[in-house]
Amino acid sequence: MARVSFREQVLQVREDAILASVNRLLADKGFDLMTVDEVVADVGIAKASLYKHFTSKEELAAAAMVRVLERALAELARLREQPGPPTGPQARPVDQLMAVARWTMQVQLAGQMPSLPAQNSSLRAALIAHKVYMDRLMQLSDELGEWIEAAQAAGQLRPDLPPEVVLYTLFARACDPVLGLLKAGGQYSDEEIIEILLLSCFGGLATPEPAPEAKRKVG
Amino acid sequence: MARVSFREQVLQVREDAILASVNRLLADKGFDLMTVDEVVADVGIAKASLYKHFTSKEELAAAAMVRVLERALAELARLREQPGPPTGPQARPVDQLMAVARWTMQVQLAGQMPSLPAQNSSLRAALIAHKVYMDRLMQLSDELGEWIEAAQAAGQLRPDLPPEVVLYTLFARACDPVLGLLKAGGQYSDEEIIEILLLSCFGGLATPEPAPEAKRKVG
DNA sequence: GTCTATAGAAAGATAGAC
DNA sequence: GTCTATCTTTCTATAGAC
Repeated sequence: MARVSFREQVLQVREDAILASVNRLLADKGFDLMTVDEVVADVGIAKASLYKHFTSKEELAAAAMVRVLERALAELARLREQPGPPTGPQARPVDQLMAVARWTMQVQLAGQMPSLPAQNSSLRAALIAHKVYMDRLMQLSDELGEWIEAAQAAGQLRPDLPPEVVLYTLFARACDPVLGLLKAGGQYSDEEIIEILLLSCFGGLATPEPAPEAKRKVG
Repeated sequence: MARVSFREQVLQVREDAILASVNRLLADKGFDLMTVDEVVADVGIAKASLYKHFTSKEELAAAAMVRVLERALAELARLREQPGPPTGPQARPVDQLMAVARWTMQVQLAGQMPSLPAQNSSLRAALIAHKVYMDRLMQLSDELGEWIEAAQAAGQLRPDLPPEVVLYTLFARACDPVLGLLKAGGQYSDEEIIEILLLSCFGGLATPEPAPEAKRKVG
């Protein structure tokens, strides 16, 4: 059993190396432009060997996405245990959501956020049929959904935005092209980019409206 | 001269038909997944004929993008001439920006916003080298930039957001995947989707902070 | 300029030896 | 399981007749 476990461990390490390359290539070029030949050249193995581990290019991308989703779930767990900054006011639910957005942007700026085509493609069908991927995606959505509802119940998110919209927006900001444009501009540090985009995402582009009581609340 | 003009007109019509198909296919599948065979099948011409009009697939996409950019420029001109709604308060610069965002979202929901890969691709280099495309893009950026600066000077946009960021964000919202997700959900009408996303984009996800003097900054 | 037919290249996937 | 070598398909682009 020890020998088998060792062998499995070696395989696991190799698969991790493969997925690391896939992850980086997906972040750099996207699924359609990433070729299996590039992957195997990057890992340093033969193409046939890769196909012993993953049965198709779609499966490869799905595995990379699962890895990212699991990292995101781990980050959520981390944020739950360490809720607030040591100094400053107590962490609110909306701060947790901002921390998640901050993390996704950091991952993207580090070139480690695989970007899948939002459009119709062979990949979409493969992902929807991929049980593990869908499971992790649902779990992440559920956990974020709870935070969103908590934040909304606490009056920290706009009550007129459906929770759905907040969730989708958080996912979308994880692969927002604005990050890449600002980074290409070279005018801001990664930290500045993240703080600017957090402000524009949660605070909005426009100047906040006058105080709520001047707005004559409808509810 | 009349005959030549007529012939040219026929060609123009055909090229317009081609670009309309390209536009729709780009919106539906994106550049990488769109094939020239699909385009010619959709238009009803032979592939070789298409290559008499456009020298490459990249040129085809660039022409479609130019068409969209020119429509956007026309929309800006229209908004300039007809600045405000007949009823209600006077139109402000930020209202113009919101009207532009609304227009781009309408185009996207109508399936007429070609989406190009933000990533590295053969298309990027072709577009950067495409003089007409770059010209229209610069013109649109300049015109929007003026509105952004006017809105910021009037205190209607967050002063701590660089104008650059506002511009990029407007471009990015034109191909925001959130629109497609909400439309796929089927729970909201196109108009509702647009108003919700305008609110989240300009107003932000979070509840507006209390008036600045009541904020008692922590720092 | 439009067509049919095809060249040429790239990429996903596999056969078979070791 | 890993390799080399190859198959098969798909797609961009073009040749050549009309």
